[in-house]
Amino acid sequence: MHGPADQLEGMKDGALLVAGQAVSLRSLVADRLRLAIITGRFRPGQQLRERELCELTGVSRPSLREALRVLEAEGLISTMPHRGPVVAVLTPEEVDHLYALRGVLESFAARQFARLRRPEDVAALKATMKRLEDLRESGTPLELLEAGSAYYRAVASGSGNPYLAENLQALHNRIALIRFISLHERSRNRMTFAALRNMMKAIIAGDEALTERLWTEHLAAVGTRARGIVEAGYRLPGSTDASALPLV
Amino acid sequence: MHGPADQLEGMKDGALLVAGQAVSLRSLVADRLRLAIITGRFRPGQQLRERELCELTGVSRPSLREALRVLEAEGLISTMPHRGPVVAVLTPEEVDHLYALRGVLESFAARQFARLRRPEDVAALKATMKRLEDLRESGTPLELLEAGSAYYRAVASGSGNPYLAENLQALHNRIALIRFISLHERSRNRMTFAALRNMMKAIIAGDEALTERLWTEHLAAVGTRARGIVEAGYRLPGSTDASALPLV
DNA sequence: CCTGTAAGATTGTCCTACAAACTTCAAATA
DNA sequence: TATTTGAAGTTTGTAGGACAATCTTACAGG
Repeated sequence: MHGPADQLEGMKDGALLVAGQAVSLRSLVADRLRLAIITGRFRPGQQLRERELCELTGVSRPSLREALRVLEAEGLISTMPHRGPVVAVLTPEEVDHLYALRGVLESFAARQFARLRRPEDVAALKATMKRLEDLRESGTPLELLEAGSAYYRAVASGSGNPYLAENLQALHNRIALIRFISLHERSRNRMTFAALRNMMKAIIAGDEALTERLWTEHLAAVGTRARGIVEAGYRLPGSTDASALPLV
Repeated sequence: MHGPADQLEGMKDGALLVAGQAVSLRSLVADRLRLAIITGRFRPGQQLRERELCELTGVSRPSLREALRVLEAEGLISTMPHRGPVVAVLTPEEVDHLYALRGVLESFAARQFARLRRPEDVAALKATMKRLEDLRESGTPLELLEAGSAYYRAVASGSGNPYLAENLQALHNRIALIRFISLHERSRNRMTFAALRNMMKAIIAGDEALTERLWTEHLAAVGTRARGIVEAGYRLPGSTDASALPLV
């Protein structure tokens, strides 16, 4: 598939950079820990001991601590002096604020997308929607989470504003676990699917006003759900057991 | 001013916390370096060598590196593997994107402020405006920068959304140097003063639509100016010398 | 003048160490 | 018995040294 000809093909403009960034160990560690938090492997409120994290990740304490500072800056963990890192816990009010912020940023991104409508972005968005449709019946919550994130990433990317996309990515990381829990309620997912499809259509149609309206409605809906999940202590709606969350 | 009686006064509810967070060294270092970047003591594009920073700050390399990771997450420095930290350089396009993002966030904050109008927030905003008026004639650019930042902080705070305020603070840090340079053009400051006053009045009047309009206009103006400054290589408009920026 | 190599410098990572602060648990006291 | 005290152990915050990998610079050679 990727012969020398293809490689030459990719050499049009000055794109000769050799992979650019050989990843540093600390960034790998940050990625791993971030994923563990996002997917609920580390629960909100859980104490994280540096020693254990070193053993889990196989890196030294200095490298680990640098990774922790990154996660701290991203708001995924909070650190009290001499008490170590704790996985961030959101109050219902904080969820409201995060979703209000998400609403502003994401609806703006969608509007910009509807204005620009660059073909490659449109195609990418359609691809994420197709992936969602494919998972509709038999997708696991984790697969749905990832597919949904890809959809929102495509929207953010379509805005053409990298800082906006970056900001939204960080915001989504902070609420990923809530979304993950929410996705276990399969009955409600159908409504969300319809909303995502309509929002995509509005973008592709270039209808900024409709995009704005649909997005605001959608976020109001998922925001309410999110608050409920946090109010219930990050538990699945039906479950009474505090530790019933399937760890990934 | 602060006798034992005052101290007892502060002991009403459970407020006996002893300063809450004894600041860690790394956060102090991060604060110092952040200030150095914001005020142009470290210029955009400048290479920062860890050894030098250790000597400048008087801390060990691990602590310094943890601080660097924070600044990296904030976008104030960028790090290429084995090449060390570099003070972030913005291209004109990046400035456009940052100001677009600022426009969305800040006008939303101002609108929320106009909706809530909590008395203490209104008072705080008025105070920052008064400070600006006082500095109008004889304030140094650095004083004006700080006073202006306080104004914008007051607006962000008045939104009632801490995450929004946090986000805006980080964004302002990334453009602080540009604003600082811009403030050396005293002739244009008068226009900005009038705009800030009108925006404040719109907020206090609770006029969300007017607030939105004024804010968008203001940001379009300062955004254009910001782009020009970056296009000129972070130089003062009149100056031909690349290093003419007064370091703080 | 260009090329290739070697020396020096800087970063990335790890290890060890130790003081400061927190947590736990048992002993002492009311 | 319940509460307080205190001492041990644990964990974090910070420092210093060490070494490999990589980058930069200077120099020798064509």
